[in-house]
Amino acid sequence: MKALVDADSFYVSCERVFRPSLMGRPVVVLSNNDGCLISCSREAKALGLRVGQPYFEAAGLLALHGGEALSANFSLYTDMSARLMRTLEEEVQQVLVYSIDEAFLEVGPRPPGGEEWATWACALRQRVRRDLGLPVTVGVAPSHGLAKLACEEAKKKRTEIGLWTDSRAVAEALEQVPVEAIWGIGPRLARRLRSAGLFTAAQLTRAPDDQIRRLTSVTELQLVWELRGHPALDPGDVRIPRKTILCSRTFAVPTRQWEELREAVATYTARAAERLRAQHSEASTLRVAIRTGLFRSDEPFHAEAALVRLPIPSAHTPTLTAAAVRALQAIYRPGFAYTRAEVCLTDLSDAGAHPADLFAPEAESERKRRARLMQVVDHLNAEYGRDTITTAICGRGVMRRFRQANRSPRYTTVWDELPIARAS
DNA sequence: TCTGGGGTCCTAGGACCC
DNA sequence: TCTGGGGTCCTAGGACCC
Repeated sequence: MKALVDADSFYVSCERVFRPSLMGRPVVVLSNNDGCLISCSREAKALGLRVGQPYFEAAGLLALHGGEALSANFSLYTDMSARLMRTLEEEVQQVLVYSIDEAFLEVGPRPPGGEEWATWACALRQRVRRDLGLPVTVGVAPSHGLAKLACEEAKKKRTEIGLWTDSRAVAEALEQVPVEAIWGIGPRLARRLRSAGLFTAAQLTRAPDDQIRRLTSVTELQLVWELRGHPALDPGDVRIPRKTILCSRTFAVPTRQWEELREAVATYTARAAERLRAQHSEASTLRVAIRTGLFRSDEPFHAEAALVRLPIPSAHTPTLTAAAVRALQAIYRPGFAYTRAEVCLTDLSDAGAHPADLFAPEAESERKRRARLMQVVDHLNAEYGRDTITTAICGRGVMRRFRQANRSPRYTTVWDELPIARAS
């Protein structure tokens, strides 16, 4: 059996842990630059607000109903997520972290401890609530896809626990699930399936494999097997290194300046390289993309990307930065108001997997020297805070600032911002 | 008149998720 | 005026090879 533990309105719930006065009110968390809604409390959803919606559309309604909009505080959310996952790992042997707010638990055919599934799931919820103050929903089923559906049904019905452990009950439940509600079926695929006469998850499980394959790809066919109760998406138990590492930002203020754009690209390259080294990889290809705003009809539009191949895979920030700046030079056009830049590292391989350059014997010691340098830089930045050491080309951080009108303290990761409890 | 039949690799773009 | 930032996988089509 698989259990999915999914936090309810995760970012909003993290904020509520430290500010209980946010309970019971419409609360939303905003993306960087306070642009879009990225998390909505149940009360906010009841007002019709949706994740992805631009904030300026939602602000009025929210204020009218005594709600609150908070700027994103990712230091807090990633730390709370790590705590949640550690708690789950204490409960079961195998935990697959699927995203910042959900994880699959491998739980065997019977509930641990010889209890009923309901008892076990309830105790798990209570432990997370007690230890972390976070509300979670638990879905249990024979496959990941079904556990996800069970969890979503439970959220919709507010039962907090969804048990799809009995095959007859599962078959019945699937009759009520429209195809677009299935995990992995988006609006496009749903339309295609409906026009072929497939409207519910149950119909999908009864359709022949070759019909599904004709209509969609192998991914969706595997999904249908999952719905039939045969685990097909088995993602394994190891943490798989990423295949691409991307860092992109929308600027707080659009820029036309080469120097500012270069500063942004260098900064994102450094950030991506840091993550590259954290997973012990090197990159062979680097892509830089820039574009102007998507929603301005009074400004000319320009969007372009350039790919650079490195002669030798690297995780050395100065090397990657030089390549990124070269790429930027090829696509930058003066006069456009750029709002966003992106740096993407691909063709990743294990660090040191490539043999040293036979024709340059000094290269090996140089490679080691650079690796040590990066180690020291990463260590200092981890110890004393991000950007303690940067390359000079990253500037003094004009391009690092966000518009954040209402960010909460980083309660769990910065000494100066710890919450203080007073005995009354 | 009549012009093969396999492969591989790479990239862009589509679709999806949180 | 005001619209995140990450990821994954798959497919089609082009370039190239013999």
